[in-house]
Amino acid sequence: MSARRRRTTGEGSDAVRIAETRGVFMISVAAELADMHPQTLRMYEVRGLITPKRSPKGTRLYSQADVERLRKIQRLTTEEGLNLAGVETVLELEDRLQKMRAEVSKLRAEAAEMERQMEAEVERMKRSLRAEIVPYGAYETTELRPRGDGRDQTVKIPVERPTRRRRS
Amino acid sequence: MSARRRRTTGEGSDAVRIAETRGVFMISVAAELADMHPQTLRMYEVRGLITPKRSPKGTRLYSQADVERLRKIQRLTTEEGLNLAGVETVLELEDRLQKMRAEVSKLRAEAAEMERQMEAEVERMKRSLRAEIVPYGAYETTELRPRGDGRDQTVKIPVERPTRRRRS
DNA sequence: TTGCTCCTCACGTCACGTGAGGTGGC
DNA sequence: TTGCTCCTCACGTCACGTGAGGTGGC
Repeated sequence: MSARRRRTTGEGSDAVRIAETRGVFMISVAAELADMHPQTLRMYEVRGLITPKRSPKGTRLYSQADVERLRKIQRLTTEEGLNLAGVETVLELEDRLQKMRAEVSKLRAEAAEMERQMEAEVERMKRSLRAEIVPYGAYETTELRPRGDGRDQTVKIPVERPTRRRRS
Repeated sequence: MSARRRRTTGEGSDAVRIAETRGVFMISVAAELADMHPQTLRMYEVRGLITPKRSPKGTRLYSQADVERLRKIQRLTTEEGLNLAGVETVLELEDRLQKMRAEVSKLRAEAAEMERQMEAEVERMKRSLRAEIVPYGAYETTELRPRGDGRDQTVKIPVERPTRRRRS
């Protein structure tokens, strides 16, 4: 939860990992990491494409996430030839696409869970029903106590060898 | 189904409606409808942004759908300032977004239908179970015929006043 | 002092739109 | 003949990247 320094182990790297959104790179470093001219980064900020943090003295501080965004912009402009208006639009659309993908995953998971619960419920009722209509004489006493109003009632009956199906 | 001429009534217009994808406009008309220079349309075709049909003589023929695409391109370039690479990317992304939206709708509909069926099934079983455990003496004879192996069996019992709920 | 930061201004390049110019068939 | 179509070539404009130039604080 904390935005402070933290280490992550595994993932094949021993490097100290920095919280994604913490401003850590001065403009020259960020520019080199993104393979851009520092002046270009300043321009992108004016255009509203990127908003690095600032040190108390006013020095720009770029986060890991900022650098990744810059690399994405770099790819869109250099490789795909978009202008900055296009970059803006595309980043926004990709954001929405990402949210839609999450939505689809969520819906699929919910549907699967609902199906599971439905099967469990039906199974539960089947067992309940089966217990009601065991053959005469299978058990010593099967006491059915009727209720006056004749509405829903559940009667528990001791079952010797309950039929078990799959995982419930 | 047919791609041939057809009329549609209603929708507040008496105009003859043309199948969306049929090539009907010469370049000067399409250009005017899209508020573009004819030469620009030729350029877009070279760039692969639009592919009008051709008459046997080689004259470009733009469909209603082509014109709408042109207007969309017009909006993206003039109003939003994208270049053509951006337009290409954005149109492709919007296509995917549209498909995702359809996917989400479909999943939601499926989930609703599943829930409906589940409720119906549970209801059906409840009724079945309720019929089994009617109080003694409610009906003249309730004959339970046991089966030898004691496994699943369904026993149908005449019910005088079946409880009917909603549409099944 | 060196090397960074901040900023503004200016220029080169490239994409894009469009006009010109010449051709051909209803 | 007029007005459209087809095409290619060329030029003006604008966006963008980047270099220069001057400032200030570790």
